[in-house]
Amino acid sequence: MVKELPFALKTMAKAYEPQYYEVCIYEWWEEKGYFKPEIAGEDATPFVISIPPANVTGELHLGHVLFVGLEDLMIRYHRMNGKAALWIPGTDHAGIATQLQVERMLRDEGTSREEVGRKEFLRRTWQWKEKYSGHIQRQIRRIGASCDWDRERFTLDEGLSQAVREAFVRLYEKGLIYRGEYLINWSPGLQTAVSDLEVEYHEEQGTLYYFKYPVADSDDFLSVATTRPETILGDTAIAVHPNDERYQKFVGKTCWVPILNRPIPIIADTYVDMTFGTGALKVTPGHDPNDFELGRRHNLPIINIMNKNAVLNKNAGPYVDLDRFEARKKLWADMEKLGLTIKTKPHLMQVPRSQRGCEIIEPLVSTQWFMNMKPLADRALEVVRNGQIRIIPEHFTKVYNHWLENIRDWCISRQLWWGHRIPVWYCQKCDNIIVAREDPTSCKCGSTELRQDPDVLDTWFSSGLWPFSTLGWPNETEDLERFYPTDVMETGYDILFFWVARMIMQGLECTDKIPFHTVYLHGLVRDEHGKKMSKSYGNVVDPIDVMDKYGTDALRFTLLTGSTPGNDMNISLERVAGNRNFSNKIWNATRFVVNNLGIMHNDSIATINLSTLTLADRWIMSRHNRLVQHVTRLMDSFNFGEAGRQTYDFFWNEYADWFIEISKIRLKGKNIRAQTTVRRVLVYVLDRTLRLLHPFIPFVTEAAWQHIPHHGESLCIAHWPIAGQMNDEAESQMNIIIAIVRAIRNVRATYKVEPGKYVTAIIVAGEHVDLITEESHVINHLARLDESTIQITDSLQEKPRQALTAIVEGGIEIYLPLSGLIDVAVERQRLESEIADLEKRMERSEKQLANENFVSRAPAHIVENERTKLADLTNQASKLHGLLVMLTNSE
RNA sequence: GGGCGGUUAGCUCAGUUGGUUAGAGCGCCACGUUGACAUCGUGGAGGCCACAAGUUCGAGUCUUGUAUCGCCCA
Repeated sequence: MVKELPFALKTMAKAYEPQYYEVCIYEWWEEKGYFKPEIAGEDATPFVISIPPANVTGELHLGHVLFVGLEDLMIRYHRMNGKAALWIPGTDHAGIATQLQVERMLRDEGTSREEVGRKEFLRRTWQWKEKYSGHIQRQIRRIGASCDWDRERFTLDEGLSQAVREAFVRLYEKGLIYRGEYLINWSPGLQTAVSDLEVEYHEEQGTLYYFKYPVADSDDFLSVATTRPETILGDTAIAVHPNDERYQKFVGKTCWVPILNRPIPIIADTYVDMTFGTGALKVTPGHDPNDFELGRRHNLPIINIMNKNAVLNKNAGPYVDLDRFEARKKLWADMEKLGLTIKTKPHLMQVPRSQRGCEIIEPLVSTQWFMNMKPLADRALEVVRNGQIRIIPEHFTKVYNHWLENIRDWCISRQLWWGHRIPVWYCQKCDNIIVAREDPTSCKCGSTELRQDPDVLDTWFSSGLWPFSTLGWPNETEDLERFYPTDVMETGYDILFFWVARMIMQGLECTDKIPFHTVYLHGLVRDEHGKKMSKSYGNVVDPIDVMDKYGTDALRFTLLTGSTPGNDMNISLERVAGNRNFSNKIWNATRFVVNNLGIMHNDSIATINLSTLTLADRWIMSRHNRLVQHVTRLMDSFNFGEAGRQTYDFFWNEYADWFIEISKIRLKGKNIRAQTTVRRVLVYVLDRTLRLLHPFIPFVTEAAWQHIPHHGESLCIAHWPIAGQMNDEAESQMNIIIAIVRAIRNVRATYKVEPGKYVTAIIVAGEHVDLITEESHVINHLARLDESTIQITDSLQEKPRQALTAIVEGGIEIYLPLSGLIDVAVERQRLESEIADLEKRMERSEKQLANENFVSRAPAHIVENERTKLADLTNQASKLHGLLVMLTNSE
């Protein structure tokens, strides 16, 4: 069933009211199937974006509006260009975030995940997901996202889970995934490992503790400094720089670990910074990443002193069962009693904290699954280096390269329950490890006692497969065949490593193809003074409120035109209000056109009789064609903001301010042919400008477009305009008319001539006399001149006395004989300042033309322009001089 | 410590490959309710494009350095 247009076309309200149009238009589009790539036909070239999946139980924020806006813009643009535009929506299970929410719910119920057990916990989480997942999708629809909802995916649904398993097994079989005991980032609060990327380093005020490390078989001791005294209990060496003369004699000797009296060696390594602390470094391979590396080089034992809940274990001797921070205090106090402490001093240090929850991350030795990134990174570097993938803005290429060149293995296991369970089974009989696509039932040893690894994979592991898993991979589906590789990956620069780089690596690994050819990175949306939005600051702007108040289009336009790729943007509500006004301007300009159409109907829109076009018509068509050319180029080069701004300027400052005003002459006149022509031009330019604006502000443009004569059923599947002929002569002639009108308005305003009053004028037009005569009705109308008394002439022997005057480009003289109004002092000042301005410019121009290098080396047309300019300036200046002399004489 | 980005009007920002008098929105001043729009119109004021040096006939734009703010990585 074809659903009819969801609003009436009979009348247009005086102001555009988004709430009457947005929801119903969206539903109509969706029901009509415009968002499906099939609308373009079987042979159409695809244009594909996979959406950065939103957190399934998340809430819409301005960042979503920005990325949805940008992607929708690209999708709509390409759809209008006849491409099979496919935008695949979806959501992410967001392992930690979602699990935390459900755990909080359980806590509120007085229970916990441990208490209810894994199976029940997962049941509850799915329930939670079902309850909230529709929410963010509804909000994304609200933004106008033209994605194909029939193809919506979720990272934990069956197909994507299969993709995850396939990828894991393949990588494992290739030896790129391994299990091992390494130092990882442990989150004691979340009770899981996290990847390097999920740790943030904050500069914080800490303390540097100086203490004595007794040297065995002597009374000597080494002074050592540390920021974390409790880790002394896990020390397995003291390291000094081999060139450090203070310590050379100690290298090879043994020290006693305070309190525990465990012997450890003193070693030499160039890693040690001689200038930091005392120059002697305690080495704790079990609790510090750098020490871990150092320990490996020197084959030092690793002592783990901490349980996974950050409470010290039996290796900590007397401090067993103490929390890490309590242990620090008590150990230090005990050392003080033994005279082993020296001093403490305040120290600014880098504290590792969890990206989520902000607790201090504990480097801990643990058995986890890792992905060997180096081979994958090399390919990912290559496809960017050889231009197969382009990153916009370009400078992020360096950031990308640097990260991949220094990549470290990725800890992919998480001690969570919500996520893709690692497809690894351990035989309880023979220690065999089974990694399989299908759940195994027995081991090769015959045992059926298999236990699956309890952990799940990092959410980003599944996200990395997104561009192809959403299309059906690993199955060879039609969609995968037709729509992969995708075209553009648009996302925030903050997840360049988390996501983009990993998608490229996993894409190349799994499909042997680049997953997309362009990466477009946007910045962060901040508040109007550049502060990051946060709940604690109270400066969070809720996009739903903004859309309720100003309309979706206004918010979209603000975000799309206020940002440049890769740069953060500050959002201001005043700007949104301004763009709400723009929507209203579009609406009202359309209303004007519609209300002045007379009996014109759709059949007559295509034909414009070129011979009946006036200067204004030729001008606006030329300006419009130029706009189409610019905007198309800007869209193709991802300069969306500039494309939007130029269209805004054209619509408001040229079409509405000038062309519509000029059109009123013919619309109100009696000449039917002229009326028909101007109506057609009005509709033609409006139609095509609405098309240019549609990807930016889809709702108001659709609502307006439906009211004007048009072919086709919806603007969202209308064709993107192709630039027609440009007419330089019409543009330069019209510029003269505009300059004259402005000059007269300026004079009128300066002398406070009653705005509604029609005044007389003498225009001395020189070589432009024919043009001015021809267009006098336009000037009269716009500048309010009395057409029965004005004079237009090519020259004038006797200049009128007692007149207000102006000179415009081309040396056209304008006299407004308003004798009663003239204030000689004001007039003289006005003329003098204009002359001064002209002379300044003449001087600059003369200087440049006097420069032989300029004349000989600059391109000919630049030099020619400069000469013409100087001649015109000189002409204007001399005329103004004449006027000034006359003014003086008339006193 | 290494790298990247910003610095342009009172505020928030544009400025595509170097080329007329560097633009916009908001704000400000003056005037205006003429049949599309007061969510508006008309006119106006306001800038040593952070600083310094260089390349060039010509620099907001390219190079180097400095200052300052911010981000990323270690």
